[in-house]
Parts: sequence; C-alpha cells; structure tokens
Amino acid sequence: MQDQTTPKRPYHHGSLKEALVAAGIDILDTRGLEALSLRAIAAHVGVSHTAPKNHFGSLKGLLTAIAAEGFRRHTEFMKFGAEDSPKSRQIAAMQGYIRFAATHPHLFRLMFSPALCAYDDPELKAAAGESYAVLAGIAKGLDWDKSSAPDAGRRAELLMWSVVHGYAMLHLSGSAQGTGPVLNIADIIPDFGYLPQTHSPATVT
Amino acid sequence: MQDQTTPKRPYHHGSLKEALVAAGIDILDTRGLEALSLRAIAAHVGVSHTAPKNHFGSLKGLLTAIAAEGFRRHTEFMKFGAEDSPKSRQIAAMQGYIRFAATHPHLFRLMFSPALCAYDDPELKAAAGESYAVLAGIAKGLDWDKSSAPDAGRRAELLMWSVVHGYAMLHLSGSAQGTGPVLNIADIIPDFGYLPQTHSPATVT
DNA sequence: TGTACATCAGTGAACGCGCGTTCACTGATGTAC
DNA sequence: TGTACATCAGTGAACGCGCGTTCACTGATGTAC
Repeated sequence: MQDQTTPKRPYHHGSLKEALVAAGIDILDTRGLEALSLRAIAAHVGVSHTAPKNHFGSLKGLLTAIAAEGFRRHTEFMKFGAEDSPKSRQIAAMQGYIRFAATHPHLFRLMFSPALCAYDDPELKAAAGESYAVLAGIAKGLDWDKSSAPDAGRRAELLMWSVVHGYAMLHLSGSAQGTGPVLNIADIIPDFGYLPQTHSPATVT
Repeated sequence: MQDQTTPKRPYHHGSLKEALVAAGIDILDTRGLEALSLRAIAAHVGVSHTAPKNHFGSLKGLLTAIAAEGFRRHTEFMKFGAEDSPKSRQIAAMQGYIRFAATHPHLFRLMFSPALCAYDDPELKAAAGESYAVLAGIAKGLDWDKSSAPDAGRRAELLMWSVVHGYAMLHLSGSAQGTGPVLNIADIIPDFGYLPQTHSPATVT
C-alpha cells in the first residue's frame, strides 16, 4: 500500500513506526475497530506481521500508539477555527470534539477503550492530557466559572466534557438517530444560557 | 452453576432462554465484555455450547437478548426512588442512569455497541425505547421546556441524555478519574439553574 | 388408553478460521580500532 | 581505509488457542387418531 510507486522497498523501511500508526488509522476509518489486528496493519504497510514487534513490543503497544496519535488529532480538531475570544474557543472546541468523533468514529472508540490501550503509557498520557487541557482551559475563561462553590471550575469542566462526549457517543452508536439530525452542538446548548444564542432560528419569528 | 443444588438436571432445561441471558449478564459483571462468548455462556449454565442456537439462532441473537434485558433493568434503575414530582423524577432518572452504568459497566457498553447487537430486533427496540421514554417524559414536564423554539423539547431531551450518557461513559472508561470522585450527577448540574440546589456543600459556609 | 409420529431441545465431535506470539534466521547498518 | 563485530530491522514457518458454526445424533415431549 505504502510503496505502490516504489515496488522495491529496501530491506529496512526507514519509518515503519509512523507507517504502522498511519495504517492503523486507515484501517479504523475504512474497515472499523473489529478489523484492526497486528496482521492486518502489517499487511496494509506491506511488511511481515512480526515486524511491528521490534517497534511496539506487542499489539497493545501499537494500539496505544495509534490512540495517542488519535488524541493529537483530536486536539487539533478542537483548536480548529477558534478565534481569540473565550466564546469562540468554546464553540470551536465543542464542535471540534464532535466533528472528530464523527470523522474517526472507530479511532474515537479505541481512544476510550481501556481494554485496548495502555493508559499508563507516557506518550498516550501526554496526548490525552493535552486534549483535555483544551476543554479545561476554556472552562476557566468562561463566565459561569465565577460560582462561589470551591470546585465550580472542575464541575464546569466535567459538565462540558460530559455533554460533548455523550453527544458524540450517542450519535456514533446510532442511538440518537431517532431524535433527528441535530448536527451542531450549539443547537442544543443555548437554551440554558450556557452559550451565546448564535443559533436560534425560532426566535426570529 | 444454575443447578448446583439439583445435580441431575433433566434433559430439557425448562427455562434455558432466561438462564442464558442471566448467565450472560453474570459473565459481563464478573469477567467483562471480552470474556462473553457463546461457549462461556453455555458453560456457565452447564449446557452444551450448541444449545443456545435453538433459542437465539446465533451469537448476535443472544447478545441482543442480553442487551434488551439490560435496557429493562436500566429503565428500572431510572425509575427507582422517584417521587411524584417532575424534579424528583428527573433527579432519580439521571442518577439511576449513571448508577446503572456504574453497576453494570460491561452490560452498558454492550447495550451501546452496534457491532454486537441487532438494533432492528423488536424486543430490543421496545426495551430501548422504554428506557429513552423515561428521559423524554421528564424533559416534557420540566420548566425549561417552555422555550419558544419549536424543537426545544427535543433539544432538551438530547442535552439531558448527552450529559448523563457522557458522564457515565467517561467514568467507566476511566477517563474522568483524574478529575476526582464526583459521584453525584446533581453535583455538576446545579450551577446552570438546571436542577434545584439540592447539593451545594459550599454555600452553607 | 394406547400407539404412531412429528417436533422440540440438547449432545458431542469435528471443522475451518484468524489471531498473537515464538523461533531461528538473514540482511543491513553503525561503531571501535 | 579497512576489518571485525555488535546491534538493529525484517522474514517466514510454525505453534497453540478460542472462537462460531455445522453435522448427525438422541432424548423428551406433544399431538392426532
């Protein structure tokens, strides 16, 4: 796959580690989490299925590296399109969170599967932490963090995170299909004075 | 397992269908989703691993039946402890939702795994629909459903559902562990005037 | 009440499959002197 | 500049494992007459 243009790949791949992670994400996006195996990933790169062991030790090591790359892209999605205001950053982050889950549903599931990833891995920890920091940073900058309760900030983070995570999960499991095609997270939040009324098609009338 | 007290089980089990579903839930609770297989479930009941086919057709049929039973119990959890007021019902439902996920984490995951369950199964459809109806009914009865937007009710349902689902998912995937042991959903909601302030330990001071 | 027969429920051996891992190996690269 | 050697990266055959399904079967039950 990787080397269709250069059929004679040299004995040493050169960047097999990165290629395997990319192949894993490719398989997740095209064939799903169930199709993700050491053999499938290696075959996708065009390499022996024992080759990954040299770089990742075991299947779990490879899956962990794939999840870490997932969190990095997740972070990028959340920062995309954000302007320099807390409100703009919040909308961008929440929409990005959901857009990522819709774009890479199986990668998203992998990232939150404790049975598949080693969460104590430093690389994964760092990537996941950075992703969460985007939401946490936004929670800090918003008005509703001014509550007198000492842990208001933490609770606000958790609420914001729960909403987008739940919304994303429900849609990618197909559970929320019956409730109609609500695609924009901003459409369900405003009723609670939680976001500015950027979308309220009904109040115009 | 089922017949430890009556070692000589007759050739016909009598209620194998129910026993298999119960065994499945037992395995989920004790050994997790990864350990759930036709052979494991049959062995748990003490029956040949080909016996389930007579009742469920295939593995997916059995998993679907297990998920349906899960949704029935889920509904019970959400109704538990509710008194005769909209607010009481709302708190009971949201807490029940999360309590169920914490009590049966792997069953909960199975219930929202489209790759494992046949969502077009009438029994599963009915059970899942009843569970969702609890939340939907509550959304209808609450004050914040009085918005002028035509789809305010549906958006309120979806928000409420997203919050509890996300909160439950984050905790059972272990992702929210770093944010501390917030166990009561009512603790993160009140800041938004969304629930009455039944829990606000800080304002007492 | 008895008999024949269809149907239902469960058995146990065997099948093929894909999986991750182990193993002894070979080709390629880097380094010390 | 050359040589020896350690290390790294990838190969391919073989392994054992658990899985869902298929198959021919048998025991038990229900029903028609």
